Amino acid sequence: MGKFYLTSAIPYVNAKPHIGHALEFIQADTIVRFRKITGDNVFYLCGSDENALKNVQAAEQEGKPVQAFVDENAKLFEALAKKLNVEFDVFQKGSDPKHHASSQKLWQLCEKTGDIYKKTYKGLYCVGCEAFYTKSELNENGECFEHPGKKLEEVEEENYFFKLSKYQNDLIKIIESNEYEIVPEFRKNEILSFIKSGLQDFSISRSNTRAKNWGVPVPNDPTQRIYVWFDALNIYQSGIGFGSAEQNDIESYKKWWPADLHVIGKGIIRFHAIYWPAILLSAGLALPKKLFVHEYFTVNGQKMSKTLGNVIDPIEIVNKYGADALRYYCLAKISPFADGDFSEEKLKEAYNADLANGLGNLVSRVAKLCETAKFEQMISASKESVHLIHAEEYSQAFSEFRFNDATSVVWKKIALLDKFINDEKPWVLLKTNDQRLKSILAHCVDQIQEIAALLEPFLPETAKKIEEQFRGAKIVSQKPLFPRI
RNA sequence: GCCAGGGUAGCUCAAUGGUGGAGCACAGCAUUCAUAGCGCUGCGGUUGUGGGUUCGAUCCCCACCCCUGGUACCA
Repeated sequence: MGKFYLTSAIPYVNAKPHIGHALEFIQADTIVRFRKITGDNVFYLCGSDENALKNVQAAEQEGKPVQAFVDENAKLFEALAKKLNVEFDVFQKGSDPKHHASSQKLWQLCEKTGDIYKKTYKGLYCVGCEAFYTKSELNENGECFEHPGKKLEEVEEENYFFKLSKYQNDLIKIIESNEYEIVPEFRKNEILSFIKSGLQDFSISRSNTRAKNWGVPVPNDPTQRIYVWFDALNIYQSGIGFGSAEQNDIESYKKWWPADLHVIGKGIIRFHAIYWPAILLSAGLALPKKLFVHEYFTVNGQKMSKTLGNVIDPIEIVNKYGADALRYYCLAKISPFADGDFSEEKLKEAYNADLANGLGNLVSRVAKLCETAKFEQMISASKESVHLIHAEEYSQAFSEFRFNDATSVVWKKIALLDKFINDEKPWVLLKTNDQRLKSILAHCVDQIQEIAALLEPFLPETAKKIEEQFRGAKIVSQKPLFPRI
């Protein structure tokens, strides 16, 4: 069992988190918990992308200083994670001076290789997207699709460019051979065909004026700021000490890098699958091992958008149904490799059917049976560590990010135990004082404990409650875990 | 336009060249330890449309329609 360094995507903090962010946190966290159970030494990093121009604009709109604004919003993301029982080992902020220094170091390494050069760039620039567009990418009014009504600016300036084209063949080799593995397969193929169509160098700096003096300064050029993606990706490194001269940072970086897994949404795959490994190759640093790309949530079959007004606030959902209810929905009720639909109706359905009637009810009935029978269990040590090893199907599903399949293994066990109880009728044996009662209850308790252990990566709060309820020699019934709604 | 994937029961998804499966929802039966629950049974589909190959296609081929993603700096 080795070290396992996992990251989830660093969100823009120009707005509060929505349910898509919750999905990613939950997926990442369930992997973290699973790896821990298998004995890995796990480190989980998240952070906030604070150097984007979008943040400056959003702060201006609210009339707040940029730093105060990003600090405030970053806290909302941390609060969401906490609410979902997702624990980061580090939350690395992009505005942190330590991160700035680290990103400058990365820049200098690429520069030393000769992969950074100056070039005049002219193009149509959308301030909203903070991106250049070609005419073919714009709508009939010459505006970008994200920000209709917003005129694009003709911008010409001298920027620094990164020699991405140089790494085309290396990238193909690395991705095809799975040295850097992209999951799922169709995303890998998509990226490969994109690379094979020919890579162009991309701009990695902005003028100070355009960047509004926000972001990481380019080393030795006070007129330019580093383009946000170049530094944002480096949060994965700066958060574990890259570029610092302090001894504990040096050790930390050595210990954790490279990342074993980046968890991201499909919208930012190119940066992670192409730019990032190219930058690392240029800098002479180790490559991450794997990239897991999840899809998005739709809401009642529609895309989530501010204009539609159907953005779901995960905090509200958790307040109403509990963290484990949302975790369950995100993990069990959608495919990790396709857009999933969210609606409160569907959440309620899953809650009642699987959590209340399934898991919760089973725990209640076994607890009550034990209580009434005055059953006392033999306490044996280190029971739960044995359980996972026998759950081949479960582990296999986990290692392939098929969280829904992994949960269904557990729910099959639940159904099996329900049927077992129906068949054995312990409540009848209770009245006749039958000798078999004890062994039947022992089996039930053992199964409940196993279910709780398997549930830990998905529903940590619930797993803990069950584990505590069934830990002692005597078992008593308690309040329902998931009251029906 | 081009490339990739998909269109199967009300919903979410399996499956196979040979009389279409599961879970949820819904209904009935049985039961009472449990959160009106668990279990059992049932309801439910000319497998996107039109052709073709075949003794036989949902699965193979062709055309068309629809959906999703990609097509360079965008969660």
